[in-house]
Amino acid sequence: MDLETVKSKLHAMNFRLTQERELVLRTLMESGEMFTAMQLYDRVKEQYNKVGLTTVYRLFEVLTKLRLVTPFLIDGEIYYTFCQGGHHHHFVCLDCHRVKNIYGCEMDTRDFADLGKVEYHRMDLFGHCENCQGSVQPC
Amino acid sequence: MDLETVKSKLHAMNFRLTQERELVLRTLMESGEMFTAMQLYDRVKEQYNKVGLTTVYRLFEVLTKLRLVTPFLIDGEIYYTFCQGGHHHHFVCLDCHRVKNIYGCEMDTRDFADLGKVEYHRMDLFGHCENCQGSVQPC
DNA sequence: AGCTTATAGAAAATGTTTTTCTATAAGGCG
DNA sequence: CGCCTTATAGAAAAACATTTTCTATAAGCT
Repeated sequence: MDLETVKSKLHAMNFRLTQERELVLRTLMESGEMFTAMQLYDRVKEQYNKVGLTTVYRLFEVLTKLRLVTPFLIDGEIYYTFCQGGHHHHFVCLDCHRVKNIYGCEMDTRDFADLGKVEYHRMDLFGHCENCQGSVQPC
Repeated sequence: MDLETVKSKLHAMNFRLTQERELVLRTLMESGEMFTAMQLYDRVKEQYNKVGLTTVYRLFEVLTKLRLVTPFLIDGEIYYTFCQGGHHHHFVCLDCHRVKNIYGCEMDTRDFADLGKVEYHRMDLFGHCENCQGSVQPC
């Protein structure tokens, strides 16, 4: 998904794509990584030396509403990764925190109708990506 | 899993099963629900009027180390549910926060070897359980 | 029973997230 | 293009969640 698509989704909900949000969004989308609010703030800061922490928190809030971001809980910390459209699962590298999307979910939630009415599901794999395997220093 | 089994697992790691921990653990295990630290503290308090919040936090910490508890991130809040032994997936009721375990995972992580080395995975279904469907007031 | 040491719990400290407030700029409209 | 309305930025404060500290207690081994 490109920035323009995100922009139109924001506009559709009466949110604005400010210069600050664009910088943060770019950093998030281009990285392929997941970040805590503080980590993304630091990353943007070192690249552009702009944008406040509050702005990052508020962008996560907005993107969560639009389901453009997926949260992960790892070691008690909340990470967010940019969420390409369409249902998919995730492979998360525990070293570099890069996220790969896995498409082609074959699950039929009707198989679980005896448990209740399934609204949604998620599946996440955790491990070490090709780049990080065997390397002393994760990429 | 019963309390005695948990007790022995605690002892094996040189942790003690105090009266306070036993009350909290009982409440957690018997409920089948997931709780935030504060919620479990409140529940134990109203039942027994004992046990401090710090104790609940510390018990979650210990149980997490022993992998006897699984954390969930829902609406920015961290919930914990007691974790029966053995690999399984979850069905979480978004209304009453009861958790049902789903055994019989057929996934072969080798199918994803091209993504990296998979250490573990989890799958969670979210929806409305039989009891909560259609009821005005969730059970 | 006595001894060692993990734990309880209150209080303080820490860290994270949200709110408040004012200036600014996004973007719609004429 | 310039004006107008209103969402947003960001600093500071507040609120909230979690961890640490410290001392008394009790778990559980010998």
